[in-house]
Amino acid sequence: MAATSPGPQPGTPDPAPGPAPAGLIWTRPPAEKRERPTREAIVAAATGLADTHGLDAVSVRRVAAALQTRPMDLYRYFARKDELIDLMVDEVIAGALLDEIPPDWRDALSAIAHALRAVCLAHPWMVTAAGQQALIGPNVMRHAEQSLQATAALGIDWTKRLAIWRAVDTYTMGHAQISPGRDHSEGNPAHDPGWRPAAEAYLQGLADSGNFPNLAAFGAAGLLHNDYDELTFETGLNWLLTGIAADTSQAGDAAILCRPKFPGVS
Amino acid sequence: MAATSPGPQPGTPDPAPGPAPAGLIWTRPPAEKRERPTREAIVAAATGLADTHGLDAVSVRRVAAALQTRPMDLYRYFARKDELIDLMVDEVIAGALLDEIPPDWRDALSAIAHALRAVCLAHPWMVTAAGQQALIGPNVMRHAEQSLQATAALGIDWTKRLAIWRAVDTYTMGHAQISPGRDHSEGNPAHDPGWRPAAEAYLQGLADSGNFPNLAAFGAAGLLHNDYDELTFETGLNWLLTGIAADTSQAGDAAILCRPKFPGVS
DNA sequence: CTCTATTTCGATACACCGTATCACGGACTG
DNA sequence: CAGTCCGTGATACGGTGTATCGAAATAGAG
Repeated sequence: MAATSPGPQPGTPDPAPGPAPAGLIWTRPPAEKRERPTREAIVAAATGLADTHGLDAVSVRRVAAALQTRPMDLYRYFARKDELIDLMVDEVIAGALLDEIPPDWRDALSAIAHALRAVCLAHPWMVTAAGQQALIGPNVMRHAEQSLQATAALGIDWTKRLAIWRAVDTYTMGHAQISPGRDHSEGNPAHDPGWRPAAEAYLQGLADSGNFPNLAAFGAAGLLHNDYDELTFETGLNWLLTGIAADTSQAGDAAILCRPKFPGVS
Repeated sequence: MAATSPGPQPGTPDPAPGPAPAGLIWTRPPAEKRERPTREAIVAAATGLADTHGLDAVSVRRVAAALQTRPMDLYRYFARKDELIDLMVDEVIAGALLDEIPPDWRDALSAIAHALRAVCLAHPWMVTAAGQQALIGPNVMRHAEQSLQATAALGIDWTKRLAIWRAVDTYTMGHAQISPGRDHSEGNPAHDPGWRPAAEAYLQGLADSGNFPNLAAFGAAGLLHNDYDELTFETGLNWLLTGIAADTSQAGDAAILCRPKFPGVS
């Protein structure tokens, strides 16, 4: 994905400012001491690049160009590019933090999940980037803290509270990332616009083959419409929360719904 | 991630066989018509590379070298590298197909989820790769078909059956990918072995700061132990299935557990 | 203040990436 | 048999992350 991927100024070879700053020496301010970019500015520039042109467009050279600096200057703020990505993820996940946590655990988890989903949809590169390194940045941990806080009053053991946090988070992020109808062009300029019709025809062909009766009955091509995305997310989240409720409420009224089949589940 | 990332033979510059096949002409078989690699062989070689050295190690040049071919030869089988990745994902997901689907829907979904999880753990690059393009390969569709088949006898509407498939799939893949304790070194040779202690100390520092009471109470550093992974996966999956059960069984006995709050959920 | 030691800085270099391009050679067609 | 097409092999191009290295600047010691 290195070469063909976007690239703001495709023609210029290595757009580093270089030793010729343009303009006569006389008209230029004397020292012009280049002020260093802040870490926030770097992360913001990289995030903007990723949002508009996709994660592949985030290259050290391009971020530097966006900040009018030279590539190697950025390495004062991180040792490897991966660390930049880590900073981006942590920064962006701050947008999923709640100002205050609803008292009811179910309201709280739902609000957290929706906030996280909004971030994932606004920054489609986020989940991909998050899967590449361990998610332990401060904002990520604040987010985890809020998820744990949501179940603090429930009087259940740590394993369950941990599992609740993990379940809501991973379901939400997984759902945002893995979606048949999702637009994968995301800033990729070379994305074939005729892809969708071709994919629909292909799926229709599968359906017509007779080997996919359920898919065919539903209408295979319909998978590509992302109208279902919001609906299935809400539905699935509600199932998850309902299952949690059944497990955390006093046994008895919900006993028939609990069918432990695997070790470690009460 | 281009340069420093692994690379089997780091020293050799562009290891393409080149026009000098080694050995005297007299001792070489005359034409030596190079037989073309099959598509399966290419996908297998690329998958092997990804499994052992990470997804970044899958480069056209390296796959070609593994097959004793030249890079451009591979473009007879795909137009862009992305398509190779698509083939890899579809191939690998075939390993999550069930030989036969258990009659009970819950058993079936559980078996599907576990099979999918096994694949995700065996090929850690899979979820990342899957999130990059639309998942509509034939084996992916077979997998979807099985998930839909699992709920065929339930007598529920299409929206719910679709949502069930999506929920189980996305939860499973999300959980496999997003995991604090997961080893992210995955073939990355330059991975700092001292990372884990450093991360533990860092998390301990956060806990000691007093801003993370829940994390601190649990023992923040414990997050990095992946002992919880298997347990939280099972627990969460069971919650999800329990929630589905509550929604698909006749209302009445489970009514108190259902608290519809969002549109589209019965 | 001067001289040295050490850090900082600017720039280039290196190995590798995906893939466009293009000359050539052989096969097929009129 | 001439001409045209097309598969093929090799190179070229613009890009990537980051190591390296000479020069400049800064700090510290006498």
